[in-house]
Amino acid sequence: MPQHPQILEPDDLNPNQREAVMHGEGPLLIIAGAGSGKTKTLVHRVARLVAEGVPPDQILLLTFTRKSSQEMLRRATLLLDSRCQNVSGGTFHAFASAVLRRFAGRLGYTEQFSILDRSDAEDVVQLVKQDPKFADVGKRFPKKNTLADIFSKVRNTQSRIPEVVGKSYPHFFECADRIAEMFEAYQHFKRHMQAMDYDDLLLELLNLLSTAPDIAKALQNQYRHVMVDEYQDTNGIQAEIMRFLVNSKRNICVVGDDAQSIYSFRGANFKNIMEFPTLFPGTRIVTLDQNYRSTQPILDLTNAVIARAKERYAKDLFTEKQDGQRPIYVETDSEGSQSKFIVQKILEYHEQGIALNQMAVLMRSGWHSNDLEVTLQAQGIPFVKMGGFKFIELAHVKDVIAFLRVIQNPRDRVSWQRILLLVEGVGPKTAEAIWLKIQSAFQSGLVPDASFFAGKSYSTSLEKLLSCIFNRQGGITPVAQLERIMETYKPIFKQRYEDFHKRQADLNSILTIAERYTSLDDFLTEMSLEPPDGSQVDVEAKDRDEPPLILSTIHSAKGLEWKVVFVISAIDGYLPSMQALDDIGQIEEERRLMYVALTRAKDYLFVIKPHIDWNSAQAYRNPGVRFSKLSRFLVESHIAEQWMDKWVIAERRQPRGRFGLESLPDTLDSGYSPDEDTRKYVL
DNA sequence: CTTCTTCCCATTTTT
DNA sequence: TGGGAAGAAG
Repeated sequence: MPQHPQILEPDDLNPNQREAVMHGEGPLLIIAGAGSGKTKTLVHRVARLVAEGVPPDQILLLTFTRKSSQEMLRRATLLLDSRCQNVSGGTFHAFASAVLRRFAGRLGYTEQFSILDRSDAEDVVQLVKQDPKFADVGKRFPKKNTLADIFSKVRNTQSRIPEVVGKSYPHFFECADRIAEMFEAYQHFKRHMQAMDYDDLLLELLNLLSTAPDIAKALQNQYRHVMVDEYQDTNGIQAEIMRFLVNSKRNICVVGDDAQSIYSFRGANFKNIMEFPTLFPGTRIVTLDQNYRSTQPILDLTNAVIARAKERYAKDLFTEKQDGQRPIYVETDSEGSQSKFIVQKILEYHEQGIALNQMAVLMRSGWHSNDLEVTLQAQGIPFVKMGGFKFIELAHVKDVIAFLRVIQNPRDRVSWQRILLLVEGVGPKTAEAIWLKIQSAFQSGLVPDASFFAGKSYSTSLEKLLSCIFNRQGGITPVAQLERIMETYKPIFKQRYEDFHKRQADLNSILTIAERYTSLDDFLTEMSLEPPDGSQVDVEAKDRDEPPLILSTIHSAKGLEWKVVFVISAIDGYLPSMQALDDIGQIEEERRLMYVALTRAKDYLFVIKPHIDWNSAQAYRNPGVRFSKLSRFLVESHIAEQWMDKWVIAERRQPRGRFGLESLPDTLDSGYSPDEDTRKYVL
């Protein structure tokens, strides 16, 4: 089959990449440094397998986000042909849900089980917490999102409540018993409503594979080659799942970089990657350490940062791009000048012909860009914020989805609750009563009878609502259902949200997205797992004549690269001390996070000592580690002196409004001139 | 019981 | 800032 010489004899790969691509059967571990052509290598490997006659649906490619899997298949298609589009793939969670939908019965679930996203899971926790049984827990008890964190961590790290609470939430240690009871109740509640949260998806898949050898066997036969991207971010459960998927030929290929492991809060452990050869004896290990992304001055800095990591697997990145500007460490005197400095630089690079979407501002957590966003708006610079608020999390979108969810799975208590509370005059108690009626009606196979609520003030609207859900005529495609639901929902929607005009567009987007699906299951699964393209909340979607600037959390920036990168290197300060951070290994993770951020830059890199105005951002008074600690890795460790230039930005005048708003310039010229006011130091 | 009001508290990252 | 808990009013 030599009809694809460029694939079978790739000449634009370096020797290590080629080794990885051409590796035959048996386990393969690729340690791929940042920017080392990891994706290219995987793409070539997929294309080679397909070119050599492996049927695409016998290749399973598990990735971290759906975007990256689509990107890989797209590139493989360009390289070879459209057969590559049929490679099975997606995220672990998407894969898990697909398998579970098929075999849910084996675990005692219906195939229409609901998938709970994070906020649904928190709603369940809230319902559990409000059970009279737990009425006695006082205020000094974790809130729903903390509880959800604990529950998630317990399962992801396969430990017990007291351990997790003691380690991560010591201030709640004395209520560990109640938390444990609540955890049990949470598990039951989900089971009863036929729902799985994100963690259940993985755990139930593992459960299925380990208790149903026939299914495991079938999957092993189905997938002759299994590949996993971003392996450093998998947790123990995912590793175990891998073990069940791999057949006797052990064709498993995993790619990762221990230096970029930044998901320990999700139970990920970069040791997974190093234990891989033990798990699969005879593993071939290939290291990719030539960097094709950044200039040497940037790599010198990133190498120096990661060199301080306590545990790592040595691989210094090198590049042929020797020239370039040294990274710049920027100190500003206020959050306002920080924003103005960034905007100024962005405009300068834009003048030089660099497109906005070739530039990115990366930060530790979403709200760190609040001030910057206001400044960008004022300047009319279009931007999108990645990893920010998701479309699916908008209240009105959740409302509509809730209708579909109860149609799909009538036992979905959380969605029922949401819908019933839409009715004027119905509160939590009435909702519960109605829900019980509906359940018992369902058990006897009847439509809930109206006599129960006849004569109540809310009876008319409730009846409309129920008939919308139960009297389903017309098409059964997601779009057809949605159109019917909209008729009932629209009036409620207009009454409920004052700004319904703005929100209207989102409802239309739901319809547009739904058009791509023929089955309700698929549509809902995708919406809860990873909202498809075009469903991200787009800050400045309209009037865009050019691709927007990117704002992103460091976590969401993984795997991406830009010509110009600004890093706002904050760390949130809610832990008592550096020592405490160190004790739980957090410092190491923060270092890797910094490493991920820095290695996104191709040509120009600015590390900004954060000047985030906590008083304007949020009232926070915990005298713990403050936000500038992360940048101190660079400064105090004498790395900055050696590998960076330092700029100190001072504004001529400092008009400081209460929320910083009045200090915004009308144009960049007003009161701020970097040439005059920027004092440049080289340490 | 629901809805409105007031007070108090906590604040990362994401599938 | 925002959410939740608790109290007050309808």
